[in-house]
Amino acid sequence: MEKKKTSPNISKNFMNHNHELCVESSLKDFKQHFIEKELKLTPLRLKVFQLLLKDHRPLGAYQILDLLRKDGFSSTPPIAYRVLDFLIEHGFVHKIKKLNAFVACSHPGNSHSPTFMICRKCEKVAEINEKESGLKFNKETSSEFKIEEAIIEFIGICKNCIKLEVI
Amino acid sequence: MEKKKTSPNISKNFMNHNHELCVESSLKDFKQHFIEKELKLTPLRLKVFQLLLKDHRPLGAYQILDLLRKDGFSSTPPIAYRVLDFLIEHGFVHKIKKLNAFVACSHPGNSHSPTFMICRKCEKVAEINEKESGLKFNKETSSEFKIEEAIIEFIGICKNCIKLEVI
DNA sequence: TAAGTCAATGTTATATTATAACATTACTAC
DNA sequence: GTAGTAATGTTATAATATAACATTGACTTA
Repeated sequence: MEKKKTSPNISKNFMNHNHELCVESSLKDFKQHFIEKELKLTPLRLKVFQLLLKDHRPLGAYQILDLLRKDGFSSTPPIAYRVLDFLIEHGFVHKIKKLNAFVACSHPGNSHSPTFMICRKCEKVAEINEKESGLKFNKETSSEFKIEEAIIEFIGICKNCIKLEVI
Repeated sequence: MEKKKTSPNISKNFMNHNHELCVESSLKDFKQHFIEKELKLTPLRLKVFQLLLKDHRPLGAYQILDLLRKDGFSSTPPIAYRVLDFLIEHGFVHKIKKLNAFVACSHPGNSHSPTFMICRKCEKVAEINEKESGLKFNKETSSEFKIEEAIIEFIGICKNCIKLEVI
């Protein structure tokens, strides 16, 4: 079977895909980064990341706490927020401001300023990196303000949900 | 005196400027839009907008409530949130997600998807519109996802604060 | 191996941001 | 003047997040 290198698969998260493979690959990456960066991969950190890999839908901190509780973990707010802070700090997770919720990062390891597309219908989220988004701002802006961090979130409707609406 | 039409004055909010004139002009615009759209300009709505015009710094809802209290207005949370919702709905105010805070709109009346620049040093905020920002995302992205709303916030350091740092 | 250290997790309490639900007021239209 | 309605007032509580301190457990090192 030939491996196709098509244009960046921006909307994979919204469409049917082999999600088992998707999770497996993300998890492998995740673990590899812990090794490379000499971070401590604890059961709690792994668990939270796995929860966030479930289905490309962001989870709120208190949703995560509920899920942790079900799995026998301690589940007071600081537990979730601390692990999330850690995972965010090391680029494994992002916070979606629009939703006050958290998603697993799709491009871990790369320092990047992610752009999100958030489907208001299926509530899934896709992350695209700077190259994929094609986002550019003009020189003038740059000379006026030194940008250190960017929050870019597009809310709308995904390819799959558009398709379903038309039917 | 000649009126110069220079390139968009993106960073005015960050620099010294005639702020009295700035406020006066915003306020005039504000009132004009109420007339044109046949909205009811109540003391509370006017007051909240004036508070937000103070100095290009966003205010949190509870800060606004404190200020309202000092001015003899009622000041329980729904008071602020309702007025803010109204002002946002009609394009007079925006919420800065990064700060959970609110700013007066610089381009009222135009339906637009604003981009914000937030200085982490002086905490002032400037709003730039789509044209000024030069933000573009590529065709492919557009075909994959129908964007209805965008949240774009740049955090960094403004021209004025850079200048002060260097000294 | 006992004592010290430190990162991670556990716990209690509370801060911050936001909304639901219902009551009152005050203006408009008839 | 009263019915209808938009705006404001009030009480209570939901949802999100952090501060501060306690405990655990793995690792070090003497």
